Amino acid sequence: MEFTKRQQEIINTAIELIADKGIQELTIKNLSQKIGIAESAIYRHFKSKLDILLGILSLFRENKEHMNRQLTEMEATATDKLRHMLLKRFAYFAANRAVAAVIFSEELFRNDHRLSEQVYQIMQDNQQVIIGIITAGQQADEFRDDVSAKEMSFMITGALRLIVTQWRIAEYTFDLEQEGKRLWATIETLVKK
Amino acid sequence: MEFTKRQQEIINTAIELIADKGIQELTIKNLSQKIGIAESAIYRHFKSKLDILLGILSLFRENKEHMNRQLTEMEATATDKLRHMLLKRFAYFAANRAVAAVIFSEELFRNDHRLSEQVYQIMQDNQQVIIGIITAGQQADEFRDDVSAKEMSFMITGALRLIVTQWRIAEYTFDLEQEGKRLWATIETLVKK
DNA sequence: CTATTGTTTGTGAACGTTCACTCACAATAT
DNA sequence: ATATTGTGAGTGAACGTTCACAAACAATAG
Repeated sequence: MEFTKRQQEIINTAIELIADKGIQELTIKNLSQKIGIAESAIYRHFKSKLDILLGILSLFRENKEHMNRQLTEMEATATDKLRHMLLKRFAYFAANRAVAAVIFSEELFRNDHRLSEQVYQIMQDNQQVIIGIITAGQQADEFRDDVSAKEMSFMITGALRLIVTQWRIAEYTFDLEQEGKRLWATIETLVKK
Repeated sequence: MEFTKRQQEIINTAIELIADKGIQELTIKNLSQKIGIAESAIYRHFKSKLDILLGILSLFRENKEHMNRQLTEMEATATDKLRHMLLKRFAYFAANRAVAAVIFSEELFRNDHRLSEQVYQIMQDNQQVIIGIITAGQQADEFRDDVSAKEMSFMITGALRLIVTQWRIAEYTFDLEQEGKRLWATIETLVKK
């Protein structure tokens, strides 16, 4: 296990704090209070606040790699893979609001080069997976091939991010998964041959 | 004039500071040093730091309303309007990196209800304009009408935002306007009848 | 033209508060 | 008995903001 129980608790609490009120709410004081230990106890588990942020990103990364592995191992048409990926991610964010509030906030991780580098890598990895699916779909004659796979991936990922962001700003007042289905319907119509 | 010379200088310097190193670089001390006046002098022009942030948003809003007014008054096909809007915005961000770094960072404005309300309004206004153009294009038989205008607007705006964000994270190492043209080519191919 | 008054814009020192982090020490678990 | 985990008090630095005060300039009065 990469993180101890306590470390996981700290990371999850940190995500919740950020999700609730933004990055400036993530202080060692708030963190320790929410967990119910003293401030100094935090430093038994992480040597600095930066390491907690790195922990958050490492959790995101693990999660995303798991999703992607599942996806690439899947035996399915490109259309099914793309739909599966999209709807799965909407479902995940719907069930994990705190993560949804943090994961697209690049601003949170600009303090440090290590942080922004991680964010960039996660984004790039993700784009590659989607481009791969679209290209495969084009070669299998499922998707139209008169459009750039890269630009399509910008549109799909961009729409996903924008919808989740608006959902958060609107304080979760619409059904995210349903909106995800609507988005998929449009994508499918646009992209299929 | 809504803002005095000095106020505009403060707002622009604030945008530059945020663009450079993120929100935590925007302190009254850094701001005053960069301008070359004492910290306390800032308070001759804004009664609080929050008002400076509100000033930034008000500048964004003004700018966007100007663009939108220009667009709605334009005599052109929906296709031309959509292309014009998209390329214009890419050009604007290419020429105003500091603004590009700030404008999509909703996280910056989560401190205060007035701030996040403003951000939400700007996003909504923008979406309405794009939905309007697409709907008009569908009615004019320029665009395919078997897709939702709203979902299309998510994809277009989402792609724009994602590309600009990646451009910033990649430290401006690719040609943003060229990428904008590539995006437009894909959008046009997908959406035209 | 000069003296008086007011306004704007600036300054440096200080304010109370919060921040991340440290340390000597105590409790707990193995 | 030793290692792990927790504590409370304390650190210096940074934060936004306020304050008394001064220089510069304009407006007005004699």
